[in-house]
Amino acid sequence: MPPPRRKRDVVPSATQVDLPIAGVVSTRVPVLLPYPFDGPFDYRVPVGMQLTPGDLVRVPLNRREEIGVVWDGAADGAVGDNRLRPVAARLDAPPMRQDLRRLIDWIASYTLSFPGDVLAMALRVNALQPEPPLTGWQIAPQAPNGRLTEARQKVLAALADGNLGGAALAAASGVSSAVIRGMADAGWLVPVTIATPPAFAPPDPDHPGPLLSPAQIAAATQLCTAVATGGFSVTLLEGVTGSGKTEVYMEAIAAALRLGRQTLVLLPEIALSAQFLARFTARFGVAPAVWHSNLSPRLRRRTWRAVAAGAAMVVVGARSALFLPFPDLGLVVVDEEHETAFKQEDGVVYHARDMAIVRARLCAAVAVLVSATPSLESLTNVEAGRYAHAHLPDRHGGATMPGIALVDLRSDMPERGHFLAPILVAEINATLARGEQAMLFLNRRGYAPLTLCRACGHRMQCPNCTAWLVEHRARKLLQCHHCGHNVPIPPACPECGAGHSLTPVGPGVERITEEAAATFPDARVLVMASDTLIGPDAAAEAAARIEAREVDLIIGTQIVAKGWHFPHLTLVGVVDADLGLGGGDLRAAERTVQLLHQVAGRAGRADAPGRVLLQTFSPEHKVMQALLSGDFSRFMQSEAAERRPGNWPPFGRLAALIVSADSADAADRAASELGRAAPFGDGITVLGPAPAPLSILRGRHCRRLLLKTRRDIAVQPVLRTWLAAVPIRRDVRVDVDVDPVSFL
DNA sequence: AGCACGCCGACT
DNA sequence: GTCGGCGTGCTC
Repeated sequence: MPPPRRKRDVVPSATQVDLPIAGVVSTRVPVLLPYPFDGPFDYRVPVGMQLTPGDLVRVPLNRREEIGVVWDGAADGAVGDNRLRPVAARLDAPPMRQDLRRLIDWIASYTLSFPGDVLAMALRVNALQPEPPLTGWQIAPQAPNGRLTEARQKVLAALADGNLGGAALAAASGVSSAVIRGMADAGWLVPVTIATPPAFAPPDPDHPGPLLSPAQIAAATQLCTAVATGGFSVTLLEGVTGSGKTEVYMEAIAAALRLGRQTLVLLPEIALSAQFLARFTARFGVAPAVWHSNLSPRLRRRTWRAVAAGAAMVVVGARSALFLPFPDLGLVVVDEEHETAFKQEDGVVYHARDMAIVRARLCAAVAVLVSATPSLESLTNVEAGRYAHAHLPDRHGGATMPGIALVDLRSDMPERGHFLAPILVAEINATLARGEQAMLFLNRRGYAPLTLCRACGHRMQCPNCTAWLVEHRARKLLQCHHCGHNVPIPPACPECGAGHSLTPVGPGVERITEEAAATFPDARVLVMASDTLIGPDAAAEAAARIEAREVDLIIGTQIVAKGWHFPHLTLVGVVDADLGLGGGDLRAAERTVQLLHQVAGRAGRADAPGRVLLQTFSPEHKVMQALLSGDFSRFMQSEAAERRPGNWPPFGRLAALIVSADSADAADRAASELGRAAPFGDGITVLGPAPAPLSILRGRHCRRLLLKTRRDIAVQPVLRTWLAAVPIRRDVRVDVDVDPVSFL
């Protein structure tokens, strides 16, 4: 994380709103609106209205009314009194607190986004108007004429104990909403207003939780002391998979609860929340509040309000939870802190882990970063003394880390047209014979990543992107994984017309599943991929089936790596351990180690020891050697040694300019103009312009420039000067990505 | 982002 | 002759 720099760099000074000067009738206030304007707009405060920064207001904008927030600083006076329009109303909603306002300004400034675009993320909640009453159904006092079908009887039975809302009633009685609507129309049911459900129950810090090992207690004590001491601090909680990190930071949450302060737990994706919820409930007796983008509008509103009122003490959420209106945030936990999913890539481009630390600093809260394989960024911050370090050396409950072995695909070749080496096949057979579970990991969806014509060599390519089309055999189509473009699998080569000449090249999980079905005919196989598990519950359901031993062989992509607890899984086979290493990405090696370590960690968590086989063409590669030895700190030291001399992150700063246009020519022209105006000086380097790895993406031609600076030089002022000096035509877009993690 | 204004093609 | 395409510009 780029350390929070002196806030003078970026945060506008917070001065009082202009006070009415004697003789001046109107007062103006700056109001930030959730739109991409350069800054807040000035409005006139009507006589008798009291406004302070943070107040939510309705203001006229053009010919409509919008909701905005009274902002800090003096009104800028850029617009004359004659053009000033009055604030329409102050909303009856909790005002936005100063720390959140400063976070918004900080993120806007850091990422070179419009503050209004950042504000939009905090206001994208329909919670600003009072909650409309919840309506439900109750049995009509007089039964009407008409048939009482079985479905209708079930509805009446569900309502016998009281009234219920529409969706809850449908769920409780197991009928569709059409039945309920029909009963209402026929006069069986009458609408009623239901009392608002009770607020979020407070978690009990003294609820008896699981017993902790001495190492866990030591780490927990360290975190609790930080929470009890108060003030901003960051601690990296590091421990191998299965070492019980979650239980440790639960104690920090307990400490915050005892102080009456709120906690935010950030997870890289919602799919992980199911098992977090179970463990949280085991520790505190109740579930925490949950926040993600798929919440129903009503729950969203209730949760937002409960957070603002201080009634929801603990919130677990995805990136967007960073913008919730906590009145007293005491602790921020970022679990799986190394995950790149924390980086938001569209709209405002920000890294939720880094911004969580900024928010913690602004709230004088404690931040805890949690990982089995911390990012080099966080490790470097520990080394430099900016972060404290808590370490859990062993797996909890005596379980040992799985034994890892490499399968050299150059010597131990799979059969022709197959992808599993004989050794791996034998190990899977032995595992299944013992009645244990095995897993095959391949981080690639579909059947085959490339379709090639054997007659003419033609490769099936996406018309909108510089990418091959991936075959999805079950759905009988070829699909681009970048833009979603898809076509039915053609019967003949579209180039030369040869029939039956198109051949799949390379494996995806679908193809591995086919091979597994042929190789292990008696195994019950389950595929876990983002396109086979739709919705947040599907993954948890699959995990439950695995835990219940309804499955022998799990085949999956990235999704299987995520913190699942599979007690009967003892063998993991990585089909292509080299997969993430191509492409010249700064962090390719680091990411591959993190991902494969996490996958390996799925094996052997209970009493049975686990075993992991990595299929690779380069067993001597430092990534394979690191996984083999389990010595990550040495691996990370070698990563550091590679990045330090060139001032590569985290030893220097990086920002990408992504130039895109409908025509290659326009993109090239703008990119080379930016290149000619590139900043220079001691500690400043510009690389490029170069075509982006996906030089055509979604039909747009992309070029990249990379600004690299020494760590003591902030990239933002350099970028601002640079961009201001180059006029950009309207048909060209220039996007800024500060601290890029993706190099596409 | 909305939402207008504005200037060129196919329809009652 | 109008309806309407979305290019361009503005919003305190």
